[in-house]
Order: sequence, then C-alpha cells, then structure tokens
Amino acid sequence: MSPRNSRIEARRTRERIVERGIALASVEGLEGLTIGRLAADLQMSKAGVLGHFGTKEALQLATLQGAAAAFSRLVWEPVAHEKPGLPRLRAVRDTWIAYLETGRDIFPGGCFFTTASTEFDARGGPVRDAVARLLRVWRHRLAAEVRTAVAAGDLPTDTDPDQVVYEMVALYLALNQEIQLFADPTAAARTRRAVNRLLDQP
Amino acid sequence: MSPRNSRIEARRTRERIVERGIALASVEGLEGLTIGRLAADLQMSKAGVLGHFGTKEALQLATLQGAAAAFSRLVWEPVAHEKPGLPRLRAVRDTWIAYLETGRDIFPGGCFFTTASTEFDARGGPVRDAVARLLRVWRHRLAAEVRTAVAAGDLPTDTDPDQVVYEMVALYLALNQEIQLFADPTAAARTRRAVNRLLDQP
DNA sequence: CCTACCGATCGGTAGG
DNA sequence: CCTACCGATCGGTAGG
Repeated sequence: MSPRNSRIEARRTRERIVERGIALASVEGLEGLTIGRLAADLQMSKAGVLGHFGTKEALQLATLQGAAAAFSRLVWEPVAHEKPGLPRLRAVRDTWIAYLETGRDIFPGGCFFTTASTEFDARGGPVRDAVARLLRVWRHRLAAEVRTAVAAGDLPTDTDPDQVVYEMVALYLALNQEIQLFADPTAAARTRRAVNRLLDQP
Repeated sequence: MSPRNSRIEARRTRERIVERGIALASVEGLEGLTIGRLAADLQMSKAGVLGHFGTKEALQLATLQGAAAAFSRLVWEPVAHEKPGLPRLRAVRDTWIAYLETGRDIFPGGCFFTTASTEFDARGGPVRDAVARLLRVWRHRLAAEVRTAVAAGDLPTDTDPDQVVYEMVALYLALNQEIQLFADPTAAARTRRAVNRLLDQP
C-alpha cells in the first residue's frame, strides 16, 4: 500500500496519466482509451487512475486538453515570434508538417485531432463538442493570419480567407493519412508544394 | 424457434447484417460495430449474427467490402459511361460530393472509409491492410484518369498526376469533416471550386 | 492511491 | 438461427 500522496505528487501522477492517455488515444482513439489499459501501463490500480477524473468522459476531456496543449507547444508557440501574416503562415506550414512527421514520441498514432474528429463526428456529447471547438479555434487563428497577409499586400486582394484555410486543413488531413496509412516519404514535399501554391509562393 | 433457413434466405439475412453493419460502423467505427448491438438491431441472437462470419474480424472485413461495393455504386458506376479523362474526372467530382452530402441513408455517419482509415491507421492487421488496399485502388483509378486527361491535352503536360490525386483526396477528407463536424452548408461549393482549380477549369 | 467488489457487455463456443 | 453458456474486460463504487 503506497502512502497517500501529497498534492504535488498527485498532480504529477495526473500529468503522467494524461501523457500516457494522449499516446494511447492517438493510436486507439478516445473511446479505445480504457481505464484498465491505462492502469496496467502505469502500474496503478483502475481506481487510482479514475480517481483523478471521476468518469471516463472527464478523462477523455482531460486527455483532449492535454493533447491540445502539446499541439500548441509544437505548432503555435514556435511561430509566435514571427511577423503576423504571410511570414507566420509560412512558419506554421512547417511546424504543422513537423508535428505530423516527427511528433511520434508524443503522438505515436499520428494526428490526435484527426482521430478524435472522425471518431466523434457522428455522435453527440461533450467530447465531440470540445473537439469541434478546438478545430474551430485553430481555423479562426489561421484565417486571421490570412487576412493579415491580404491587408499587408502579401496575398491577392480577392483572396477568400476561409477558402485558403479550408484547403490548408485539407492538405494536413491528407498528409496524416499519407503518413499513417501509406508511410509515403514524399507526402511532406507534396503538402509543402500545395500549401506554397495556396500562399501564392513560387 | 425459427426454422432453419434455406440457402437463399440465409444469404438474404447475411445481406441484412452487412447493410446494418455499414450504417452502424459509419457512425461507431468498425471496432464499435459490436455483435450484440447488431443482433439487437436486427432482432436476432448474437450467435445467429456471428454464424454468418465466424469472427468479429471477418464481420468487419465483410462490412468493409459491402461499404466498398456501395461506394462503387454511388461514385464510380454513374461515371462509367463518361469519356475517360477530364470529362470523367468532372463527373467523379460531383458523384463524390453527392456521396458525402446525400449518402446518409446508407452511411449515416459520413464517409465510411475516412472513419475506418483513421481508426486503423495506427494498427496492424487484416482490416487495416484491406482499408489501405481500397484507398490505393481508388487513388490509382483517379491517377489514370488524370494521365488520360493530360494525354488528351485537357490538362497541362507538366501536370503531376499523383499530386493532383493527393490534393483531390485531401479536399474530400476535409469536406467530410466540414459536413460531419461543422455541418457547413457551403463546404460542397468550396470543394467544387478547389477541385475545379485542380482540374484547370475556370 | 489501494483492495475488493458490482452489473453489463464483450467476442466466442457447445449443442441442437 | 436459437438457447445457454464461458472467461475477460468494461466503467464505476465502497471503504479504507
């Protein structure tokens, strides 16, 4: 019987659960993320795992939040210092590709959000809503950068920002499929080429 | 106790199971397709359902095959009479959009293959392999049409067929997400616009 | 954070 | 194609 942990230790345990949950769910999905499997991997009891969240749904939401934080760290933070507009869009183009190509230690099953989105997109409930909210935030962030690029004269004035964002997202969905299902090493180059065309870069 | 069915009746029962399985799996995924749920929906016993396939994996493969047949009926057959190359590509552009927009009676959860692909793309096994094989076949079919269009002078000679196919697939992955997760009514128009640009149509 | 449970459901089998 | 099972695992709870 392990001693009752201090608040700091409990928090650290919770972080370990979420970290492992992110890796598991990126492979098995948020529904395939079972409390028993998580407990076995972490050498804890099921009750010990569940106690940090209360319900499986709360665990799923916490895992989703943790994954979003990791995505922000990998994709958004490295571009925060870039000039808004086209320079930042070009930087995001590359951090996003890197997230899909080399984010494997955190997300061994590929894009967490693509998996979660297709898993829940035909259901209702808080998890589905949280996934939709996250993807919407990122789309809006991209659209704002496109508008800035247009205002700066770096993109044509007749650019439709939502169309550009839609096509960028499309290319990253396809890149994830290309990597995960076909292990195609040329996919990143294809994506970069297509995004460059979208961003009016030669 | 129902009488032992004739071979024809048994075949018809199997078809009913697969049909219901396609609808269920398009919403819940091929792993969420449980024998008990299928049996309850069809008012059969679990053993009665499983007897037609032997194992859950065989049921998943049969459901995938059934879904592929329905996709071919909705997307490929209507364009078979079109002239190969650009005319057929334009027709596929529209049957594919219609499959995602109005295929709801057969696929209430949206694109069956996007769901199956993201569900299995981080695993091994026969189901994953079968999904990959299907998507590859359809990609190759599209690429052949692009090459025909280039040969006919309907697309520029420097066209990269695999790049065009990659971008078309990307747009349909995104369209499915837009419909399923955001219920965006403008998504089909966005897709058509982007595909038209790919196909060098004004 | 643990042990020891709970009812429900999972895939699958025996036997008719 | 049915009834009647099987062991394993699911999410979750009581109590310490």
